[in-house]
Amino acid sequence: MAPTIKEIAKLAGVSIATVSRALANDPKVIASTKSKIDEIARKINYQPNLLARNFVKGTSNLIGLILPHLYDEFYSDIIKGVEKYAQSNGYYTLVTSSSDEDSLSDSIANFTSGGLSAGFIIMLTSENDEIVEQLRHSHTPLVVISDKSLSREFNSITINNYEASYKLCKYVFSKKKYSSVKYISGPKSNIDSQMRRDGFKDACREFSMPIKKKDIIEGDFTFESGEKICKEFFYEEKIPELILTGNDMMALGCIKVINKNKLKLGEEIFIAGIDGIILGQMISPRLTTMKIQTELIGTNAVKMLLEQMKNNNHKHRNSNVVTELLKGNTI
Amino acid sequence: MAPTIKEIAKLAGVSIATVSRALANDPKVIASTKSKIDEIARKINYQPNLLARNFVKGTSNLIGLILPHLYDEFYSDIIKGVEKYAQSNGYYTLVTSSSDEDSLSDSIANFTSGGLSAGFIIMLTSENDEIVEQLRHSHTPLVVISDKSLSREFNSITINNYEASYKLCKYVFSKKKYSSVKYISGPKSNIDSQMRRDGFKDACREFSMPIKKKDIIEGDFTFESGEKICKEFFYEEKIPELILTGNDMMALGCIKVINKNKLKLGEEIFIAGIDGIILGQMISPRLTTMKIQTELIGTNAVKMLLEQMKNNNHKHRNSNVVTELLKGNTI
DNA sequence: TTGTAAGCGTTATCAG
DNA sequence: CTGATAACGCTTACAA
Repeated sequence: MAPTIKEIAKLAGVSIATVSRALANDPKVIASTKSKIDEIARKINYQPNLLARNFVKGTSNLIGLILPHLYDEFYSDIIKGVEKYAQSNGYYTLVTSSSDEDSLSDSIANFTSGGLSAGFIIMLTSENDEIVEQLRHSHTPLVVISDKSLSREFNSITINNYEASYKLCKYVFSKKKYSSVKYISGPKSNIDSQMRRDGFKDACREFSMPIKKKDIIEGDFTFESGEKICKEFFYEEKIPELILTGNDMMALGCIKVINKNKLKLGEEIFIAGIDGIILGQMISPRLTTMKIQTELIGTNAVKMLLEQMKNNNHKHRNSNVVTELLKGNTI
Repeated sequence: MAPTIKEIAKLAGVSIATVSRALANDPKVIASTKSKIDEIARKINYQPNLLARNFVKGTSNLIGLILPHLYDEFYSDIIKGVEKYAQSNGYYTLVTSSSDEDSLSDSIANFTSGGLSAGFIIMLTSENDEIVEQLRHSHTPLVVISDKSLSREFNSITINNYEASYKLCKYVFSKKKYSSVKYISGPKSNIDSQMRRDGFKDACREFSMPIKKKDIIEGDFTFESGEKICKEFFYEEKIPELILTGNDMMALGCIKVINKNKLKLGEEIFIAGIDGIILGQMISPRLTTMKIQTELIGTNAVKMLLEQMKNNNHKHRNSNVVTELLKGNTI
């Protein structure tokens, strides 16, 4: 059996209360007793039972992180940001991805009423009223990473996808006049994807760029979907002069096809993505894109969460993640 | 306050023991009482307090995952594998990265004697006797991902880096005779790095490939270090005909330099990596490399861990992760 | 089939 | 400054 404070108490000839206090650095404990207790604890290799401690304190040293997927550099950067900052504040990170709505709901339940986590961060990428309702009833501190629409109800980190996309498109369109444009969007149900597409559309309007319905094709954010859709451009129709995509991964898929077809990127054909993943910056020519400071999202989320846990104040803060134009050579 | 079994008991007019049993699907509870209890639980939105449950059971529903870093696709794939499999078995994943030895040791202490995790997976990439000693004293089920050397003491997942590197080199050397070779290794202190380098050396010997000390340059596994070291090849000396690297990332760094210098990859200059990260397969020409099934490492580790937790048997198993040659066009 | 009650390891309150 | 003890919510013998 692992040693407990009871044993220390016996060995030190004091009560468990004193041991508990000594180990918690309670100044009321006299130095001589404290050092005796510390010494014994060290000798028998005492390790506090965190389950007991968490239980009695009614909270834990864990921060939950609920993500839609674990695929992609994007998400792992968030994990990285969260873990780093959480650890430096004495918390562990509980990662989970919600494959379906039931497991999402379960995770939330376990993290909140279940008491598993002291607070949690949840990223939402699709409209889901039931989940939002569930979050409303949560008495556990939480931070939502999502679209703007939830920022008044919860502490939140928002990524202004609309603006990022709009700005990028403006930059692209101002560089030259393109004879034809195709847009490969992310999944229709994904809010981020919708916002990015809307940013594109509005920029088109502003630059009097005529866009037809069939010029916007739905992908699923993966490399493969970009590749597949781009192949069809080369098979069926006139090859577009400009391709814009809902994320970098799909842009990279396109680039593979373009390279195979020996078209010169940035000269004969142009492309831009959005996200700013390193991959896009490692290839040559570098991908023109809008960088989203993903790791910062994680860090900021924890920062906000910890603050909420400390102050327990009920006004909702919102932090907007900065995006930055990366001028590559594909435009 | 969150509802407890006490409240359910009061509402149902039974004892808390009965409630506890009913909710745990104890067959001894008669159907009528069970359904009444279930009904009430649902109505008042009862959620078991996991902290209490874990505490009383003396174990938790968490699986710890201790990684050396969270950088790199490599690690995030492991997280993905672990999380997926753990979740489907009712466990949550507690990720942590050990920036320094103290925090590593703390995490282990918390996961084991602290009781935080029901079991844990730890990846070790550098020799560290104190940590190994600490692991020996652990009474918590654990799986080590590491070099072969620990496989007799612990349940372990080993990546046969030596063999992977050796096989790759054999393939490379058998394709053609190269006039000059450079090897960019990972950090000297990293065991995986050492094994890969040794595999390379032995393959050289077998193919009577003369290698001098200065032909092996130490990098740090990053894209940047590959880039930097490769640049020096172009500045100072005769450009090598073949470059082999300790991982894909560094190979990609080299490729950037090679492309800049307009040398034709796979024709004028040859390169191969090791890891099999997607990046290497997205570029053109595709990188010749040895794929390590990273996600599988995570999955297998959990599988092994859960088995150990169930059977509580003390013989140590070892699972070797399969590697696969990816014939790209850079060789 | 159900109830009573002990107990898990810790913290925190109240007395001394 | 220290000790005795209740309390946290749940599980699980043991009794009924």
